[in-house]
Amino acid sequence: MSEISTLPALRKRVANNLIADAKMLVDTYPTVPITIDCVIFGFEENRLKVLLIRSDLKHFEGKWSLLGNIAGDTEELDDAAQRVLFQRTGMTDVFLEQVKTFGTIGRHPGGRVLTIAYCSLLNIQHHELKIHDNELHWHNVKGLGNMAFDHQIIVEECHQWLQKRIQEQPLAFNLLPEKFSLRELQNVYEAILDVEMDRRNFRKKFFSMDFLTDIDEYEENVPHRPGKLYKFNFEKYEKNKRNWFGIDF
Amino acid sequence: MSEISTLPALRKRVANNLIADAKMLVDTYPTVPITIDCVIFGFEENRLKVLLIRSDLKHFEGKWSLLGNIAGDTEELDDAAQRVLFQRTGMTDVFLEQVKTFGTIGRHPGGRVLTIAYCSLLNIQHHELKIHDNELHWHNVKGLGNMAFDHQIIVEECHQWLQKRIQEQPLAFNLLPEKFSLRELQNVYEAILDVEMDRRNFRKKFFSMDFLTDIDEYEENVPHRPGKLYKFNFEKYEKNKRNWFGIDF
DNA sequence: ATATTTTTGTGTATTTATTACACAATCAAA
DNA sequence: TTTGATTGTGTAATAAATACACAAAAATAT
Repeated sequence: MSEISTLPALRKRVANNLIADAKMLVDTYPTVPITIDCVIFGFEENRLKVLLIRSDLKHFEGKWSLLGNIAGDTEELDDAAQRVLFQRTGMTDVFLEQVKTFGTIGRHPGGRVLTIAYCSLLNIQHHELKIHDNELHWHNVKGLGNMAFDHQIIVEECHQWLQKRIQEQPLAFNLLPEKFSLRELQNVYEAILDVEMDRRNFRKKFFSMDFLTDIDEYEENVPHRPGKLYKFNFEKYEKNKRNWFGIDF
Repeated sequence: MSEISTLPALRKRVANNLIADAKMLVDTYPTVPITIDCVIFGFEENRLKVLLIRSDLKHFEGKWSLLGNIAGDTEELDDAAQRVLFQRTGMTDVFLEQVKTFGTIGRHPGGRVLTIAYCSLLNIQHHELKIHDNELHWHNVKGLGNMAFDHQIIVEECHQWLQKRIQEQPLAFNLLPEKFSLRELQNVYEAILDVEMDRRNFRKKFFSMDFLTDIDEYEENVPHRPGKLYKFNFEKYEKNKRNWFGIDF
């Protein structure tokens, strides 16, 4: 507390009471190790999935862990996230968004470590895993439990973040193949939001939004009447997207 | 990159290929100074305001800065935010929320420094500033420009965060006195969202939400017909709040 | 006192969005 | 050819959003 505001360098000021040497000031700052954890969501078999590896640490032996690694001290955070994801999976060109920083004392058995959670959604079919170290693979988000570190909390918060995001932005399409049926789209929403929806109203809603392109193809190899396939028309979405606005709570 | 994945401690594993000594591992991690920046929004004279101080650094002489300070390396992040706010303003019991971590290389003239932005909204009348160091005072959010560090970007992102939040949660009431008129409430929304709204529809909306208590008092000292005053009924809100749900983009 | 100014408070008609709900058509598999 | 599973479609009822105008209350100026 008061120690923090009375560090020597903070008192060493020039005549007009300003600190002249910013480097010297920063040298007096305590420092903390920073890691990145990637929370990569996917969708398969009508379930929301997340990519996990086995923890490297004896302390968490057998427990599952997010795709994490240290952030370089001369590396942009967003770049670090891309690198960590690449190191763990071999994937490139994945859109990652920062969600939150977790820093609870005691979250890491090796001492104080902050971790910055980055989140992404991707199509499991479109991104083959090129690395399989640490038993990297997809897990159902439902029913995870007892993960390494505070990773269970991180996954939960990222899932909540995703639930909000998917209602405000057309992210669901990232989880689907290029061509998808409306049932598949609905399954994404139902899986992520953990609700059931009326099929007719769901269709009405999306058709009225008017950015699905009917490509006049049908599902194949389904044991029932095949559904029509659609593509997400990004241009049409961009053109017509409305600045959402509505007080609602 | 590869240096990061080949640090000695990462290779020093026990027989089953797990890392036994977590502390030793973490000791090999690069570390970074962490600061907290508090973005405190208020509302006065129908304008959205933010609390700023003059930067301490010669490098930013004359520029305005957020309420920031270092985060202790053995301190919870949320506690650090409370402490920084207290050190800068004397305020306690303020609800702060983490918004985002900013870490661009070069954002601090003293070297790599990460900062975690925390945000709060408060009623300017209810929190007298007990400290006035560094010319602490309220500034209009509109028309800030050319602040110290990357603080202009941080304020902008927090403002966007606020614009979303205020439409989903009853945060506007934090900015108002306990008793307020509907016009004041509308002013909060108009100022934060930077839009104009129809008075009749705005009232209808809030009355239908049904958590404003009519306290049968009226504005005083206004040069026109005084408006009725209301209180926000927190209990009623909690009881009736609906889990907002609606795909909309 | 009276008129003027400013702002409050209210209602209705129109449009748009949400919800609830049922049945015929298609394909695969038996 | 029958069965099972799933697709595709429409309408009526309700709820929410929008657009819009005028009288009443208080303060101020004359």
